[in-house]
Amino acid sequence: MSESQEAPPAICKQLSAEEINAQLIDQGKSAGLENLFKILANETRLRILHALSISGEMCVNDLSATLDMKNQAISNQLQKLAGSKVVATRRSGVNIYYRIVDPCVSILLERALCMLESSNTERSSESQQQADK
Amino acid sequence: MSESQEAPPAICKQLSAEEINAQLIDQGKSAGLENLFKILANETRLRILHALSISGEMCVNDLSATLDMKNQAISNQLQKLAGSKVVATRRSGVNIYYRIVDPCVSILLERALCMLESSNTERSSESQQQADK
DNA sequence: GCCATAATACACTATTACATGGAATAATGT
DNA sequence: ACATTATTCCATGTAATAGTGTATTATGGC
Repeated sequence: MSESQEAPPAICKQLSAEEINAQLIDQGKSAGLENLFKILANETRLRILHALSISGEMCVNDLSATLDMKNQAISNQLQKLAGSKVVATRRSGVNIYYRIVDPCVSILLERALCMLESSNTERSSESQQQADK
Repeated sequence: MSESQEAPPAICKQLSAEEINAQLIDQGKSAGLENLFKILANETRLRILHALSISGEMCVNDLSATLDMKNQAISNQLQKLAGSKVVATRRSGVNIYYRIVDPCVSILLERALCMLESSNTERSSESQQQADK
């Protein structure tokens, strides 16, 4: 490791292992985060959530027609979403209407979409701006 | 389960299928979102990103020691993160230092963590507050 | 050039996830 | 009660994923 004159990035903080370890995300939180993102990491569920956020509530049949998929496929994902308390249900006769429970989900989706757009508009100038902190 | 007097949720918007279809997320965006969330939906990658956001930059060896995992496992996930342009590299001698490129990633992580915390503090009073929009 | 270390590439395995088809359950109308 | 429709349950095949072990590449010290 010689040292050399490569310009070190301005972002380098050089913390000790102990300092880093002390701040490390704990198992519970990282597992929770993984679970949350897993729920969102599926095109079918994303489209379901997006449709629900637009229409307010929809039943399985509506969704399968709208997204052009089988009823079972939609139901599968709705079960998963309901299991994670992302959506809730209301029964009306033979129909079961699903709706988004936590508005934060919609917000997170919008923010992620926004991030995607900006990364497309990606300027290659690598100005190393601090995030914030 | 007699039909009837269940109070319908106030969130019902009742849009027609055409109206919904017109606003539906397009394939490209939903696929992009899925990809972004897939990247985040892994405990190892989350811990890597968190460690990087704390320390600024780390090499594979640092990370494998900090997270107590094999070098290959860390490298695997770093390749995936680099492939998605989430992290970038800098070589210094034999070491290759990784850093987070887009500060929005850290922000998204924080926001998701915040959401998790609030859903733990979950008040069961189901006040249906509109997200926004 | 030779060796040690850091990082990666490759092949392999175990696990998970998703859509599908068919059957079962629930609610409604006749 | 029976048929019909909406939804869910279950078993299956397929694909993707993550970690491991081994081999390979790259850099620097000797």
